[in-house]
Amino acid sequence: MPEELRQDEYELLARIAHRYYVDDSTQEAIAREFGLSRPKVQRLLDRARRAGVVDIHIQAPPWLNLDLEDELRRTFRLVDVIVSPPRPDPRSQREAVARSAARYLERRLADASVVAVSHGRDAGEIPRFFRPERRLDCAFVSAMGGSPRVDAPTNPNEICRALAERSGGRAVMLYAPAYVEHAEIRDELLRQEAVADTLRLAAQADVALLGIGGTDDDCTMVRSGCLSTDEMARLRNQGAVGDVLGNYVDVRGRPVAAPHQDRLIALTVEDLRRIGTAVAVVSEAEKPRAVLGVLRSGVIDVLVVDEPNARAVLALAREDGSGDDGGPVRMDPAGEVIDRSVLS
Amino acid sequence: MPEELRQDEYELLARIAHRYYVDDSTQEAIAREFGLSRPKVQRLLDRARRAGVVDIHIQAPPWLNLDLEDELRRTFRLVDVIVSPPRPDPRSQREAVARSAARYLERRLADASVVAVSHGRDAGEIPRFFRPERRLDCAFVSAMGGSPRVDAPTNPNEICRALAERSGGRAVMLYAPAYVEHAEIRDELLRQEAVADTLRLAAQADVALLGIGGTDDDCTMVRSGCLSTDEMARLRNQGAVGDVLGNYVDVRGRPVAAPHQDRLIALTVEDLRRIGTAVAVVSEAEKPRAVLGVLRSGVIDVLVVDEPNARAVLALAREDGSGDDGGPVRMDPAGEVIDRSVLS
DNA sequence: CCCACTGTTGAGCAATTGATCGCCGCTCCC
DNA sequence: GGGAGCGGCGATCAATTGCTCAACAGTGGG
Repeated sequence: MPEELRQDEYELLARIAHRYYVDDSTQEAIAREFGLSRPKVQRLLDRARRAGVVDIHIQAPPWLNLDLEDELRRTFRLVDVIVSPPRPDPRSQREAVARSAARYLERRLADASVVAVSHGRDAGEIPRFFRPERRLDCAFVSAMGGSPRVDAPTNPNEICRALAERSGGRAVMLYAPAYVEHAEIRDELLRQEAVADTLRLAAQADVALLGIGGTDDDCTMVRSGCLSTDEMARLRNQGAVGDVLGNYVDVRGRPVAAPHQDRLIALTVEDLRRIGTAVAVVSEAEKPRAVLGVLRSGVIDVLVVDEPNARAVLALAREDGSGDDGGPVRMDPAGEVIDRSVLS
Repeated sequence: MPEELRQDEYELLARIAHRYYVDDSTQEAIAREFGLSRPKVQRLLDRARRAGVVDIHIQAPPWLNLDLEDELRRTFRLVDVIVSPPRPDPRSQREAVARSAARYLERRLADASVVAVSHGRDAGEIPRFFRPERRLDCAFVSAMGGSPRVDAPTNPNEICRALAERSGGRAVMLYAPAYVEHAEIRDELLRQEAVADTLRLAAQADVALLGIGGTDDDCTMVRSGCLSTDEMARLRNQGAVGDVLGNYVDVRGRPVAAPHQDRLIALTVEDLRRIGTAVAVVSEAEKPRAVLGVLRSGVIDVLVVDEPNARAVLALAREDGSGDDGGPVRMDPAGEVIDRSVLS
């Protein structure tokens, strides 16, 4: 309780709060009854809430982590966070997260939505659980090229196809590899109309469905052959902790220049920032630092994550300075540059 | 809980309620976020409250009886009820009630208020505790004549004087006895300008401060000599249980014709009904039936009462039929005749 | 197969609420 | 004593909320 109350104050607050919250009187009526002005009643009600005289408790299902979600949302200035309950093994954990993400998409998508889709094992699980109540006239667009060296259902094109199939929407494929040998080849590819059209559409998406990659030698970027283990080690030395669509960041959220950047065929960070709702889906247990870095980079709007990771990320964030204050300047959700020094 | 919820419904309600009550999102924002229309969010929030997902608890001081007040207010359709905590002995009980009533008056009275004041031991205690924060330019007007046979501080004139003294207001006395020998004398008195003026002003009061009398042989009406013990016994036989300003009612709230009615110098029930806020102050332990009858008669708007009486009145009311359904027709607080059959 | 009926939906509007602002009275320091 | 600063006050207005209503979908009965 932020302030102490005298006995008669306490009594008045309780009386007014009771009238308002239990009896559903209007502030106006209470004001008349108690001989106060309406704004004064408002202030008293405010005070009653702040002083804990009014105690609003949400009887939440025990498997929900609303407070954890709240803390993440506030710490990283996210629009939405969904924390799914813990599971004993990684496989069912991934499924639980994917189910939550699917539910979120079902709620979030409307006709004419355009969804940019990245690769990743977590994202790859989502279609299995995606079951909109009605047909959705959406477009699912690959935001990245494919790789034959990882499981097919992990490739953006496949994820798009599956999501489109289940919702009655349309899949827009990116017929290009995730990476090529030389920058020249990439530039050539980007000039191809089929490739350019798809990436242009992806860049205009309302929603982006993203995985967060780690920096271990088993991560998707390495397994897909995009980066060698040597290159990955070098990235780690440079401080990289994780990536979104191949864009690596350090633990403070600052971009880390990567050797493969100009060989990659995917949306850029700038493209992502312009997308209204960037949804990151994460379930793997070794990733809290990756998640922390990416969240701090400010590209993510919505996070779907398992409970252990959620707790780990917050613990890390508390350890080394609050939430997202990585750089001196970042983008706010609306996309303007804001000076951190003026923020709360 | 009036209805059962499926698991996912429960989850949605909890999520939305949390967003609304804990995060202070607007319904609009929640609707956008969850892909619902705003009215739908409103209905879901409603449901969350009704289903007990949202639990608003007022941390009331333990000495307040807000729920008891509520029940009285609802049962007897009162505008306001103040229940003061129980005391071991009648004397301090009366003081506690008087203190509550004084607090109420302090809140309720404004400059230019006109207060009609009745007699009674309970009302007589009020001035001692009446201490408005600032000078009040009110008029306190006797609503009844006086009697030398009861303690001076129990007479309306004295109560008025004391209240006026303590608030800086003005006392308007009724220079007449509470009762006379014959109706003719009363009528003659009522024609006297001094008497008529005072009663006319009292009839125009905003607030009436009333005691509730019982029907035992020790009640104020008998002690003041207005009624003989024989007459009182006859009244009891007729079913009378209590009075306000000498107007007796039975336990169902119906008026009981009394022998002294036309010898009495006081406001009539009709006058009382026209007064916006009729406040009854009761503390004596033997009076629950009197209070019940008077409340059911519908003249009272505000009740100030001790906790034991409050409980006793409610218990009695529950025993012999609900609250105030005494007669087929009664006045509502606004003063119009309303058909009880159309009420809730 | 059609139609009445019931329950649900969101548009639109009126009431309620939250927030800003200038004002007033108080205190405290000069 | 006088003035600056502060906190609380209520008028006022914009935002939010509650509510009504017409339209609609689903359902069961004719």
